[in-house]
Amino acid sequence: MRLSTKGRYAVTAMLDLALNGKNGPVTLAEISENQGISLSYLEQLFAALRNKELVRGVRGPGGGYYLGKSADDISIANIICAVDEWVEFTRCGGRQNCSGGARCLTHTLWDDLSSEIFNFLANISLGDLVRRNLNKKEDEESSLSVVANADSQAA
Amino acid sequence: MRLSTKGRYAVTAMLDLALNGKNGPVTLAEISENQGISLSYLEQLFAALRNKELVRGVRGPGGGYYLGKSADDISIANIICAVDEWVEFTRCGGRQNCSGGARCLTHTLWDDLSSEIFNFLANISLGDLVRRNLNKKEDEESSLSVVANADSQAA
DNA sequence: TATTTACCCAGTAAATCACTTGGTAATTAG
DNA sequence: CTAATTACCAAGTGATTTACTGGGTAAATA
Repeated sequence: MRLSTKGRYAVTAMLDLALNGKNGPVTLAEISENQGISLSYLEQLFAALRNKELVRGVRGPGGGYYLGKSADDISIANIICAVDEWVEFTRCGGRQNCSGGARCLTHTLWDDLSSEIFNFLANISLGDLVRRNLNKKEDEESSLSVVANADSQAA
Repeated sequence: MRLSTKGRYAVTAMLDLALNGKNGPVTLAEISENQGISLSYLEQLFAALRNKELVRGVRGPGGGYYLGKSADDISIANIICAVDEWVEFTRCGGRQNCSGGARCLTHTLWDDLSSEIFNFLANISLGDLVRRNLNKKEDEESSLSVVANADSQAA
């Protein structure tokens, strides 16, 4: 698993798309404006996302991008793997020169940990994040006029 | 959170240290040999780990590295943060130009997800991984002479 | 004293990041 | 039909990171 800033850009952009794409497609120009990501870099990211059919583009005026499938069917792991190209870390592949002996022990341990992290991210969907955001909004609305705690998030 | 190959090298090396350091220090040369990581690169990584007091070096013949504290007190997040330098992703910091409006929504969403991933890795210790490995060894010993399933992990 | 280790620093080819520039193709509005 | 708007595509680029080589010095042991 690889989780770099590139993957973060992709996740952030997809979140933007999920939140703003309820009624009609969202242009890359909008996402670029919203998230402060350069248009061409977004194009690169969305080319990868399109290849994995996580988004669907519509050309012409009024065009833009839709999610390729339901937000509940797109996991964070899906997004990151689309743009970040899963790299196999251990060169031994499990059964090469270092298999059997104590040599490869940490390799398999890392592989276990790695797939655990992957499963963790695979179990969080875009839909989850959107719903989480809606809940937060409800919380804020039900406890309005409480603006003083803007500083209490530094911890 | 940033999870690159560099962090993986560090985690793998620390795992090696935790497994082989039961009786006496482990030299970087051994870890280099075991894990196929160049000696000088290990030195760089261990300089960072030493700064965070995750390892303790002993010079001279018979020297090497000890864990800086109990394996149970070293989390995977500790290790990765030591070598990979936590980078704040959202430039807005939560209350800059894009605060309030819908603009920063995905930023805070990402921050939530990010800290969730961090907590996940913070709750896995080196000790956990070592014990996981011991359990696996016991399993293998209790079900010996079953070697045929070496291919069944391709999926 | 010689060896072994950690420790330190400068440099480097290759890759990656995030971006710019300059297009072409499809679709819609006028 | 024309012009505008969007996705789509490709080449290049400075800055940074990666993983490494090579050159040391400092401390500890045999």
